[in-house]
Order: sequence, then structure tokens, then C-alpha cells
Amino acid sequence: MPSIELPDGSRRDFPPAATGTDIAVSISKSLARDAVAIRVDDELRDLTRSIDTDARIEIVTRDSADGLELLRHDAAHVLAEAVKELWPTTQVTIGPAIDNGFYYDFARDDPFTAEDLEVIEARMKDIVDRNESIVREVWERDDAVRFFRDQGEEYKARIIEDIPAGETLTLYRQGKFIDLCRGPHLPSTGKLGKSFRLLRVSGAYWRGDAKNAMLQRIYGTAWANDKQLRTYLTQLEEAEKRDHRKLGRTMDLFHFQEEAPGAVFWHAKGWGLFQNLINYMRTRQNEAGFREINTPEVMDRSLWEASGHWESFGEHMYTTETEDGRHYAIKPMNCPGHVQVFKQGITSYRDLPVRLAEFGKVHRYEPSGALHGMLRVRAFTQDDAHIFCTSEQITAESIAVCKLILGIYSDFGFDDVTIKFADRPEVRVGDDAVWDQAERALTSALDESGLDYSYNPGEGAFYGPKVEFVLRDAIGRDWQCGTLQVDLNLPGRLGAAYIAEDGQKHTPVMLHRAIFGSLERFIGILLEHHAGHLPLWLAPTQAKVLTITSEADDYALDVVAKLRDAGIAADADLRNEKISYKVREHSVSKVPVLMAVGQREVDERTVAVRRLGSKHQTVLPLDTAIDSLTSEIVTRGRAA
RNA sequence: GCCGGCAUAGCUCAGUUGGUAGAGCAACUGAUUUGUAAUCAGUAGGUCCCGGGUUCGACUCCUGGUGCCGGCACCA
Repeated sequence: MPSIELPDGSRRDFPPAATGTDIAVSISKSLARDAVAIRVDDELRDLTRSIDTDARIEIVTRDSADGLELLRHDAAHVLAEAVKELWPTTQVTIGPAIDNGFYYDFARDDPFTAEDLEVIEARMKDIVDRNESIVREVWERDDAVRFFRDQGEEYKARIIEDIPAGETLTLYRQGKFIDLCRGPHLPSTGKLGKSFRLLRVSGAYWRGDAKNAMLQRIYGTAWANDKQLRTYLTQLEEAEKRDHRKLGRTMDLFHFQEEAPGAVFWHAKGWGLFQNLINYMRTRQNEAGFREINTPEVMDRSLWEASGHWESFGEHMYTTETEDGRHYAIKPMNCPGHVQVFKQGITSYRDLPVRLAEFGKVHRYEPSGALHGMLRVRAFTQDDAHIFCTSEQITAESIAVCKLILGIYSDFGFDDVTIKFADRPEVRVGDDAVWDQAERALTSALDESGLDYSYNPGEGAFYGPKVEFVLRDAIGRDWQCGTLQVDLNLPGRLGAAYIAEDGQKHTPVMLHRAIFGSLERFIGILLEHHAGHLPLWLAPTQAKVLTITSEADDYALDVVAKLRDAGIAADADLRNEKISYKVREHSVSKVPVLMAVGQREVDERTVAVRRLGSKHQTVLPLDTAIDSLTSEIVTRGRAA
């Protein structure tokens, strides 16, 4: 008789044929109702499987993280069942649970339409109402391959063929639908509930490879209950409202147009923001020992042939050929330029590390489908830097860069930063021994910094391993921005050298680093993170002085002058409009500080300060108001 | 690049079963001197994304592009 240990530490004996459901029922009815699976000694299992040996168990409920994942996985199966009922010749492939939902990839000639989605969703709800039992079956591999091939399910047959022989192969049956699946699953389709929604159709390559056929993917979201579903759908709407493309228009920051796909036309306010970021970064990196340089945007193609960029990325570079037959390329990267600067003169080991930084505008001919507002563009500005150093200096330099990056993100209000380490990709330059060394150097720097990081295998650059800094925004989305790369290849390829203590020429190590990554992209992220409500220190227009009547015009101009003297970007709005009209207009364009002045303020030399997002105003003496703004700007709003 | 969708005034959108278009907001002009998210009136504004075709006639139908949107793939 198996002895079962419950999460609270108590033990109970159950008859040998007892299932997870039996155990759940024995604990409580409500638990049984919300149960979706059972964890047996750390392994998730179907509730319907019997537990034959002593075990530690935990009932997994629908609103737990594991439970939700199961629910979503089941939703994918129900989606596939619905599609097979509606279009029997459509082939199924795979359908996993993902963050917030699920998808399923189908193979068929005609793409699904938006109307199809409604029909499918309705059929899915029928299947939930039917409450079909979901039954686990163990099959022989060859039988399963034959079974699916006979049904015309070529993709499924191929998936099964690729499963190593000897591995237990399980199929799950619900109604007439049967699918390969490791499981576990809910006991029946009714348990799924109806808190799901199909969201969109899109194309997706078979096995994620662009060389393969394109399948039709249906995405959906699924939750434990309707309230969670509604919350999620509301979140999606909120995310749409803070879309940087929309904010760029309403705040009059930038625009795009057809003649320059993937390139930003910066308007005065947007460019002001851009300059604010550069000024900030310039100060920070100067303090950290970087020297700012600037290198040509158009250089001879041979430089990129030497670096290896031409080989790897030639088709994504803008090139130009002059009348006299010279081949130039517009820089897609700053590294070769920085090496040229390093190579000027003779560098002693005593001069190392040499830290060169550039706000470098680069152009990359990105695939048309990759473009996405400012988050993925073809022309952008990197806050790029390269550190030339000895291999002994890698660790200290890397630690300093990590510290700098995290400190800077913190100034922008990004405190939730994750770090990933990416090692050698399949296609790369350089010997494995060199890669071993570079990877070791980078991980030891991370380890010495005491930073947690995850491993991103095979995702390094073609010339070296990299550390990626990913920041999480206000609505939980992750953005990769900063990067630190150890490069033992390019300096040698481009002929960089220094004179070491032994009097001989040695090749320096080059560390690549970017913090914002792309200024354009970082601004897009900032706008979405703050929903346009930029912190005062960054806002291109920090204050607007609004007159209530023309009596206050002179005073308003006086206030603007004083604000500007204090280094605050301020303008006056003297128009003959109602104060509520002016407040609305400048609120819409997201000016952080509005100062209204009427006769009362003129008489008392005060201002009525209204902060963006607030419905109230505070009347303050002018000097007090200015002092408080200046101190907020200096501390970037983060002081105690 | 691939799959799908979309493209009408500066913006958000309506519209014509094929007879060359309309609203709100913004802009401009005038009036209004106003106390915290839209004062009133008037005026002006369009190669209906771009080529080509069908047609007496195309914004509408066909066709080839371009751009954008949602994904996939890519991302030095």
C-alpha cells in the first residue's frame, strides 16, 4: 500500500490503484475541482495515472504556474482537435504552451482567415462542453509512425521518427483526436474551461528554419479564469496605447516615411531627447575613462573583408561604387574604424587599456520584414566603445563595464536587469583554443562580479563570446540593450599591435561594449516604459509656462527666462486660449511641468505648478519652484 | 526574405454594387481675456500609396511594385 507524503509533511496510505484524482478528492473537494495534474517526486503527471509506490506528491492547481502551463498546452490540443474537425485534410505539427498562451502550427495550402479564427474558437468551446476524456496511451514508435502516415499526417510521422528509439512514446487521445505528446494533460477537455481566446494567425517555418516550408500558426491566450483573461486582454490594450510610434507622433518627436524605410526623421523635440541621452552617456563614460572619437561612415570595402564582416554580413551592408570603380561600404559597425585609430602611432603596454568610444551612426540593410518602428531600424546610432587591453586586463575591464552598465540602467529606472552569457556560434572566425580563452575570460569576469547570469548557447558574435544585458520594462517586457564582447580575433585580423615588456609586438585583446545599444531603440523602449511620461531630467521640453490672461504675459516671459537661467528647458504659451485648453494640449504632448500664471501669480510672484499625470496644482513662490525642479533634475528624481 | 492583413486630408476614420470623395480633431482667419484635459464662427486642405492593364469612365476591378502592421526567419 503506497504511502503518500503531502506538501504539509503528513503521510497517508492509499490503495495501489489510487490515482491523483483520488488523492485530490481525499484532501478536499475544492482542491479536486481546481486540480489539473499531480507532482509525484518532482515529476508532473496526469491525475488519471495510478500511483503505485511510496511518493511525495503535490496537487497542481489550475492557477499555479505549472497548472497554467498545462492548461495552455491543453488549449493547444483542443485547438488542433477543432481544426481537424473543421478541416480534416489540414495536417497538425506542434503546439506548445508559451508565455501567456499557446500556439499550434498547421500545414495546409490555404491560410486561415480572421473569420476562420472565430469559427475555430467556437468549435473549441464545443469541445470543452463535450468534456471528452483525455487518455494517455503508450505506443510503439513504428506503430505510431505508420498510424500517422496512414492518416496523411506526414509532419507528425516525421516528428515521431526523430524521437530516439527506446524512449517511451505517449499519445493522448481526446474524442476522435489523437496527438503525440509527452504530457501530462488534464483529465478531460471540460477542465480547460473557456477562459481562452484565439488572437492571431501568422506564418512560421517548419522546425524554425527558413529553408523549410512555411506553416500556418494560430496564437491564442488561455487563463485559469475569465478575470485573468480580461486582465490580460486589458494589458494588451494598454501596451498598444504606449506604442512608441504613436507617442512619437503625439509628442512630436520623430516620423518615418516611405523614402527612407527604417530610418528616423528626428523632429526638434525628439532630437532634444536624443541629445539629452548622448550628453548623459558622454559624461558617464568620460568619467569611466573612455575617450570619445569619431570615425568615417564610408570606408573602403577591403576593411570589412579583412575584419570578416563582409563574409558574414556582406548582403546586409549598404555599398557604393564610384564612377572610377572604387568599392566603398557604409559602416555597419564601428570596430574596424576604432582599430584604425588604435593603430596610429606605437602603443606601449604601459598605455593599455585604451578605451575608445564613439556615438557612431551605422547602417545595416536589415531584411524588410524585420523593421519595427524605432526598435528595429536600418540606420541607427550606437553608443559604441572598444577597449584595447592585455589578456590580463580583461577581467578588471569587464567587471568595470558591467558595473557601469548596471549603474546607468539604474539611473533610467531600470532595476530589473538580467544577464546572459552567449558562447561560440557555429559560424565563426578564429581557433577553438582562442575561443576557449575568450569564453573563460568573460565568464570569470562575470563570476568575479558576483552577477547572476543565464547561458545562451551558440549565440555569441562571429568574432567572440558576449554578455547581453536585458532590461525589463514597466509592463514586464524584456529588451536586450547592452552588450560586452571579448574579441581575440579582429585585432589580429586588422593588424592591431602594442609593444609589450619584452619589446616585441603583441596583439591586444579588444572588448566591444555598448550600453544603450542603439540610441533609437533605447528611446523607443524608454517611451514605452514610461508611456511617454519621461522623467523630468530627460524630457526635451521640461516646463511650459501658461498664461491665464494677457495681463500675465510679461511675468510669464520673466518666469521662462529664470527657468532657462537655471538650465531648465522651458517655453511660454501666451496664446489667447482658455487655461483648460492649454493644459490639455500640453498634457497630451506630455510636458512634465506646467506652470500657470494669472494676475494672482503676477502679484505674488508665484507659479501654479501642475505635474503631468496629476489633476492638482501647487502654488509656489517662483524661486522655490525652480529650486525644486533643479534638484530633481540633478538627482534624476531618484534621491531619497 | 517568408506567411497573412492594411494603405482615403497633418492625425483618427467614414464612403462610392465603377460616374474622380466626407466627418471629427489639427492648421489658418476672426471674435472671445478666459483659473487647470477641448470657447465660438468661418476658411483652406486630397494624384483616394506608386506603375501598368481592363473600361466610354478606375479611388473602386485585374496586375506588378512600394511602404506599414502582426508573426516567422535574421540581428555583426
